[in-house]
Amino acid sequence: MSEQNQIPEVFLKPYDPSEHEKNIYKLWEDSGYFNPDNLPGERTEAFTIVMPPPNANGSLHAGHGLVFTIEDTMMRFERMRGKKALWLPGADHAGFETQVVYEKKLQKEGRSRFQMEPKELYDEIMEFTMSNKSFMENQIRELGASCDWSRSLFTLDERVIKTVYDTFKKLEDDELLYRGARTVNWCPKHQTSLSNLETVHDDRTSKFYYFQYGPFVIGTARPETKFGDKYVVMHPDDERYKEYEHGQEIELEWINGPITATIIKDEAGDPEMGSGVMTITPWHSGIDFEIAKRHNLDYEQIINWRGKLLPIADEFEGMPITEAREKIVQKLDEKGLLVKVDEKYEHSVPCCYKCNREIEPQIREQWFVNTKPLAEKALAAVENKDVTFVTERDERVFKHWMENIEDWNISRQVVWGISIPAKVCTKCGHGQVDLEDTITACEKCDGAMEPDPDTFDTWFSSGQWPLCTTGFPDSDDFTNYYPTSVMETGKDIIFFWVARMIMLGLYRTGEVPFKKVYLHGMVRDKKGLKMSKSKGNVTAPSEVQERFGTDALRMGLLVNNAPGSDMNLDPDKINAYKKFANKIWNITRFVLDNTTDYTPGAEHTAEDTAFEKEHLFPAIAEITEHMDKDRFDLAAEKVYHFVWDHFASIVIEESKPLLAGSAEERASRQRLLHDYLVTSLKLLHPFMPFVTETIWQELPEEMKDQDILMVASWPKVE
RNA sequence: GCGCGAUUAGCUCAGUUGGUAGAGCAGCGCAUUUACACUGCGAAGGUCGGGAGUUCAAGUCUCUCAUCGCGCACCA
Repeated sequence: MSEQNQIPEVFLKPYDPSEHEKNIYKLWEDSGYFNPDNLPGERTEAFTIVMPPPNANGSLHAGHGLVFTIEDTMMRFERMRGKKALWLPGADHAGFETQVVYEKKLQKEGRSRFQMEPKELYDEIMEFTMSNKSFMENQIRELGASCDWSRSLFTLDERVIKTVYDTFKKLEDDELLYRGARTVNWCPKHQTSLSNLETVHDDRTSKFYYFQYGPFVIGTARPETKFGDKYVVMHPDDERYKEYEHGQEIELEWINGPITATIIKDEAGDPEMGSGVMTITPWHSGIDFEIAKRHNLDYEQIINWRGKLLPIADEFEGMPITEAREKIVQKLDEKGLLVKVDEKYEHSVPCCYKCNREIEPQIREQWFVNTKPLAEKALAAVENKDVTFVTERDERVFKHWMENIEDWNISRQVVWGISIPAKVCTKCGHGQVDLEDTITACEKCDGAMEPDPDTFDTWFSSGQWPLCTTGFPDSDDFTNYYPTSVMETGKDIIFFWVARMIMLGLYRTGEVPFKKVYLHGMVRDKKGLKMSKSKGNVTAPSEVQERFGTDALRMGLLVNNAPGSDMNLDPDKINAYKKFANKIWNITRFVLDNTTDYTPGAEHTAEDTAFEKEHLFPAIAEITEHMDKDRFDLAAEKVYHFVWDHFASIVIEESKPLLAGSAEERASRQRLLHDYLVTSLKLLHPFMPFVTETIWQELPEEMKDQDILMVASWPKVE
């Protein structure tokens, strides 16, 4: 018989998360167990997650809460199962995103980036980012994230830049990179080009104008671009225009006087569309540019980088496009060239995803990655199941995009980012990668080579993140942990990030960067609306944690949230899990209170042996199975019901008379209660790490297989 | 235009290979020195969007219609 113990005093009042969470995190961090090198026992199999590095430009939102909760749950589960569990944290400088945030800040202070030296701007943003970074890292700690801070990486660290530069050079060597004048998505506000993914399409109803253009009628929604239109295009088989020959010149009256136009016969002309005749503006339309290239036509810029008309527009020079549009139409009308106006032309307009201003297609010399060869390998890897998606839906979406991929513009006219290590000819525009800074003369003409002032698209470097965090090409971590186990991130960045990581990971190493992709949906408010600052329905994780505790938030984010589907965050639901944390607390109080005289290793009665076999073991098996299938929502729900409806409502209630029974019955029940408590804490730990660890620290030594629950062994079915 | 989803209790959603519906919250009725009121017990609530088909059997598989949402790419 052990001596009579008092139960720890802490259990005499309700569980108060704020009293324990900080200390518990410190206990974990100080233990060194976040680093797999320090984990107890023999561990051979690795389990690795590369954390999606949060943008170091603000505080954490509910979506972050979900990311860190799901990933931490995976990590804790696999760590308890005896794997070499490594979670690699980081922070993202988030190029354009952060610059936009910082520009807003400048604006509030009455400043502008266009009045600053690039270096000055860069340094200021660096300072801003660094202070956000440490603030954010603390928030990640508060969520309980068991990541290895000793391996933390920032996306502007030297190691990252080295990898990115090497990839850039390798792409050039393999002829997968080119610098070319192409149509780019230009944001006149932010003064940078954007990838297709960085534009949003806005459905609009606009006016559509028909003009007399010599013998033809042409239609356009954008009269302000028409100054340079001196080619008129129609389908070669269009019977209506068979009298006109390709290359034939015609004289006609146009906006600012008579011009000579040239007939171009091209398959791009759609006979079904309007009159079947169009004029083209190669500088400000991707399609027109393609036509112009095919026929080697001239092209000229009409609208400047700020969205204003150039001298070619004569009297309209300097006008912003919206103003110019009306005036040009008026002038053409006065000249009798306006045929008709369709007031209800429905189309969608590409806009900047940050400021929603209309994108102005422009021709600009940029670096492009020839993506098709990379995409083919990525598709093959998915086909071979080298990388799998948790939901089939994601796999279909991924394939569809990959099969229709276009070349990737990786140049950005943004200060905050990794500068492009290349030289550009001031005379002919030829570009060449120059890692050593040795190129001075152009190999095509003999013009001078100047450094490219642009920076990389953030996603170009982010796409290499699994390589950088594991220390590619020659570190132990790379050998031990690449390919990583799971990439868990939001489904909104499947193309931006996941696709690029797979392509670039395969490209550099020949192996996929991760074996499995788990994509979660968006976190919405309780009514299912997207959270946004302007709607005022944003729920910050920290507020919820303060009210209900971190464990309750985590459960609220996990339960009822199937992989890939959006979820609504409802405070009432989180409150239910706050109550649950207290339930576990009181279960512990009951068990400890009734086992102060317990002798470890007491014999089970036949009834209790059978009872565990019938109830405890199947629960363990079921929960483990859900975890294996990445159904954390089902696992969390099951463990909730197991603890509340079975352990508390049945086991404890039935134990009351048995504890008052014979010595054998009492001892057997005490052992059963210990088994149940220890098992429940372990099963709950991946989901609710704080309350379970807090309790664990108060348990008598003989109940534990490890001092710290985080590294205790996952329950097995005996 | 191309593609992908969704439609189940008042609300938010689960429902694994087909076997006559589940959870949380809300709501209703009871209980009150109980390990725990951050509680317990009880009851109520659904022809699983409409229609057709396959099957002994369909929320689940097939087709079709309707409504909603999302993604991608676009013109003149």
